[in-house]
Amino acid sequence: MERHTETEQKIIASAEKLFYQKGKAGTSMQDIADDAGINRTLLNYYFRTKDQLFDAVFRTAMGRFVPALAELLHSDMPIEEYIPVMIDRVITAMIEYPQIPAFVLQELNSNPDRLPQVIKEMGIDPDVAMKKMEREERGALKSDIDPRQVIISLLSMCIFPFAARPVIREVLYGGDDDAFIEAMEQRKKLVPLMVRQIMLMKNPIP
Amino acid sequence: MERHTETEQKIIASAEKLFYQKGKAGTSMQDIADDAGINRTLLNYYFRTKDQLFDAVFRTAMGRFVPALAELLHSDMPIEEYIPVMIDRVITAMIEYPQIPAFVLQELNSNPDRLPQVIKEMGIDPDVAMKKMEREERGALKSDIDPRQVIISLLSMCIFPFAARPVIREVLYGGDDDAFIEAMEQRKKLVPLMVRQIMLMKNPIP
DNA sequence: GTCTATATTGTGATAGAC
DNA sequence: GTCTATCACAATATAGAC
Repeated sequence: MERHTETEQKIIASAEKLFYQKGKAGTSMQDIADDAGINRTLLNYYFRTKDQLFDAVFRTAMGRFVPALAELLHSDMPIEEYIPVMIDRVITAMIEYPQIPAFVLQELNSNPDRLPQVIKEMGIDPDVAMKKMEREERGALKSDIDPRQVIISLLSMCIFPFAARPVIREVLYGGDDDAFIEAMEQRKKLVPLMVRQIMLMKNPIP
Repeated sequence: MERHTETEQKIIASAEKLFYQKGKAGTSMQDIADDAGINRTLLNYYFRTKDQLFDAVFRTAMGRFVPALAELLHSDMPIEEYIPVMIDRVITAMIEYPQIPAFVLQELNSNPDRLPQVIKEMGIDPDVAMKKMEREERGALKSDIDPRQVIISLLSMCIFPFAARPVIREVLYGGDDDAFIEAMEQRKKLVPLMVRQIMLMKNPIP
C-alpha cells in the first residue's frame, strides 16, 4: 500500500523523535533535517510545510495507542471482561512509546481545536459512549459507583505513570529505569486487580 | 517581603497564562507583552531574558501544587492517615490550576535537566523517600502490595484526569465542563475510598 | 521606568540549477 | 530527488533618548 522512500522514512523517524521530545514549536525544520542527516529543503519537498509534517507525526502518535482505548468504549461485551486485556494492551503500548502521553496531552491542551479530529480518529461517538456508560451502570458492573469514575481511574493508573515517568523513576525508584519498567510490567497484572477492588465498592457516595 | 510593581505583576500573570497554554517555545515575548498590554522591551527590563522569565513562571507553577505532594513522602505519620487530606488538597489545587499538570510534565519531558531542581524544590530527598517506602511495607499498610504501586495509583487518580481534561470532558461528560468539575469534586471523597480498597488487597503478586 | 530604533540571528518556505 | 541561493519575516536582545 504505502509507498515510502528511505528519505521519507528517515524524516518521519526524526520528526517523531524530536516532536515527542521538544514539541511542535520547540522543534525547527533544521533540527529535524540535522537529526535525519539530510538537507533541510527536502522536508519541504516531501511534506510541503511544517504543519503538514507535524500532522503526519501526530496522526502516527495517536495510531500507536488510541485503538486500545477506543475498543474499551465500543464493545458490546460487558466491560468487566475487557478490562484485563485492555490494560495489558495500553501499558504495553506505553512501554514501547513512553513519550506519547505527555506529547498528546500537551498538544490537546495548547490546541483544543484538534480534539474533534482525535475523537473522530478514535472512532468514538461520544453519545454512544455515554449511553453505554449509563447502561453499564445497572449491568455487569454490579456496583453503585458511577462507571465513568471507574474508567477515569483505570486510564489514570495506566497512562499517568508514563507521563510522569522522570519524576516517578527518580523519587520512587532511585533513578533506576530498569526498576521502573519492571514495576510497570507488574502493573499489567496489578491494575486489573485494583480496578476489580474499586468496582466492588458499595454505596461509595450516597 | 516581595516588592513587585504593578507592571511586573501583569507580566507574570500573562506569562503564566500563555506558557501554561502554549508552552515555552510556543509563546513569544511579544505575545506576553500584548496580553499584558505593555511594551515588549519591558519584559527584558524586568527579567533580562526569556529564559529567566520562564524560570520564574515554572517556579511559580511548582509552588502551586508541589507542597501537597511533598508532604505525602515526608511525614513520619502512618501514610494511611494522610491520604484523605492529601487527596483533597491535590484535587483542590488541580481544580484551581487545571493546566499545570500537563505543562510541568511536558517541560520535564523535554528538559530533563530540570528534574533535580524540581526535586530539590519539592524538598524531597529521594533516598529518604525510598527508605520510608520500605518501612511502610511492613508497617501501617497491612498489605502485601508494594507501597510504591499504591502511591503511583493514588497520584495517577488525582492528577491524570486534569492532564487529560479536554478528552475526558468531551467523551465521558458530553462536553459539559460543570459536569466534569462536579465529578472531580466527587473524587475528593471517592479516591480515598478507592485507595483504601486497593490497600486491602492480599497477595496481589505472588 | 518606559519608549523608539536597531542589531543580529533563526526560521519557514520557494526558485531554479543539476 | 537533491542541492545552493535567496527571500521575507519573526524572534530575542540591547543601546540610547526621554
